[in-house]
Amino acid sequence: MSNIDSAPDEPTIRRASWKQDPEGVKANILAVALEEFSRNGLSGARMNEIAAKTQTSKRMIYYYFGDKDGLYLKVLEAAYQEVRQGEEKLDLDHLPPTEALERLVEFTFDHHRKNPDFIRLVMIENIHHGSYLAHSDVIRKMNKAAISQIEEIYNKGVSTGVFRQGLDPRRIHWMISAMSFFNVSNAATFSLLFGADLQTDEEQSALRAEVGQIVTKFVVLNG
Amino acid sequence: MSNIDSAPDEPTIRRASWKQDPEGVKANILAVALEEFSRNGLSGARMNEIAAKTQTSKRMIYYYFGDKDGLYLKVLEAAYQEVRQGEEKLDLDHLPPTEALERLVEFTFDHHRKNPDFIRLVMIENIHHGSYLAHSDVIRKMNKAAISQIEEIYNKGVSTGVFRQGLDPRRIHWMISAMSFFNVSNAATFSLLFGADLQTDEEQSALRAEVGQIVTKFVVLNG
DNA sequence: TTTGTAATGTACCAAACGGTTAATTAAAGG
DNA sequence: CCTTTAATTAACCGTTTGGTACATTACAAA
Repeated sequence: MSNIDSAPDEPTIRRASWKQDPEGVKANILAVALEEFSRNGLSGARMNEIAAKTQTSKRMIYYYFGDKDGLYLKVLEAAYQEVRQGEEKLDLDHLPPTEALERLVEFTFDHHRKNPDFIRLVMIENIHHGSYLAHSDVIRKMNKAAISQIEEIYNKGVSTGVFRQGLDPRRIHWMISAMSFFNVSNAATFSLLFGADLQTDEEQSALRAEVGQIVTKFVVLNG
Repeated sequence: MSNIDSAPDEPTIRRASWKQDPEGVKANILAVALEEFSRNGLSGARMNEIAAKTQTSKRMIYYYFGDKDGLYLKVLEAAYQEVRQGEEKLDLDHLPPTEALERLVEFTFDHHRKNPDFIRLVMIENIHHGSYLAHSDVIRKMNKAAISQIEEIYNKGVSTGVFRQGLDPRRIHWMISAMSFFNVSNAATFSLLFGADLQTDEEQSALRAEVGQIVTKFVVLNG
């Protein structure tokens, strides 16, 4: 009854054959979804569009991720995981505290710049009051370790006598994050309002150095 | 034909009478729309929902603002206008540069906290790559003056010999904005990951003072 | 080979959504 | 008082959108 638009002499459309590859399909969906959510926001992203850009079908998205929210949550988790993994590569234990701090700042600054999709996801998540992050034990556990990095550097610096006492490592992390994050998250509006030249490579290098100075001057004694 | 659900003895529904109040209606729509866009994002906000929370009807929104994008743009412009007006109240000319700078930082920090809806709009705008802000001459003109404020303070400080030479006022503005903005924009995720106590009044006061210190130490000679 | 189950493709749907049509009323100008 | 226009109401519409039903295929275990 519903087969009115196909030629009658073509009895059944030949189905394309396929291989089973659950992990590949899932990874492919996540990669596409990350880009779409990052570009358009949670409500702005379209399941049809995501499916179209995938090598599989919409049915598969719902098969593996349940619904749109489920997909978004998994995208968020995967993004956090990848970014935090990138951070772990940094080894600063062998450096003197002042240098370690400066390196950490510069790395963080660059790392944020290199992961705009992640930054945008975090922005989106904040617009939603972090309600998805709140339901993800995975992510919360990952970040507990993020503070320890700067904590070690700071404690070392204090005991060596080169850092000021009485600072909260979380606040130092906050400072570094604030400037590194803002630099990416608000690039569009800030450039529009105060000049696009702030995004050139030279200006960004200068900015990075300046952020290093700011943090150093704040933490180091007689900085 | 379609009048099957209403009682037959009630011939015509009595139209509610109304007064004409174009400005009031427009203002009412803008206020509701600001909240809805701010809470749900551009795609996330629903025209029906906005209309429902208004004292008028959906038709009026389209009558005055054309379409959803038009409404969003006007909301954005109105929000910028109100926030920038609040900033103009600040008069720092009579203060010595160091004190003026510290006051500016503290004001900016507080001002951002007091306008979370505006902050969220700017976040949303950045997710859309500032494409609406780019089309608004009104907003761009408003912000040209924002830099002059810190420029005056800085120049005064340099000529008095208390500030370092060779700094870019835009970058100082950038620093202050970054920390003040991040403090509000990323409050949700940052609190979730590193402790909700950062949002208490005491911690926020301490943070504000610390931001003041950071900026001061950076700008002031021998800071 | 058979059979059960996980994985995939196709076609489809009900609801939500942005937007519109058309009639009606308030108020200002002559 | 009459006419005109701006403001407002109520009902409606076509499309988009998230989500499904159902048939089909790959693959592994028995």
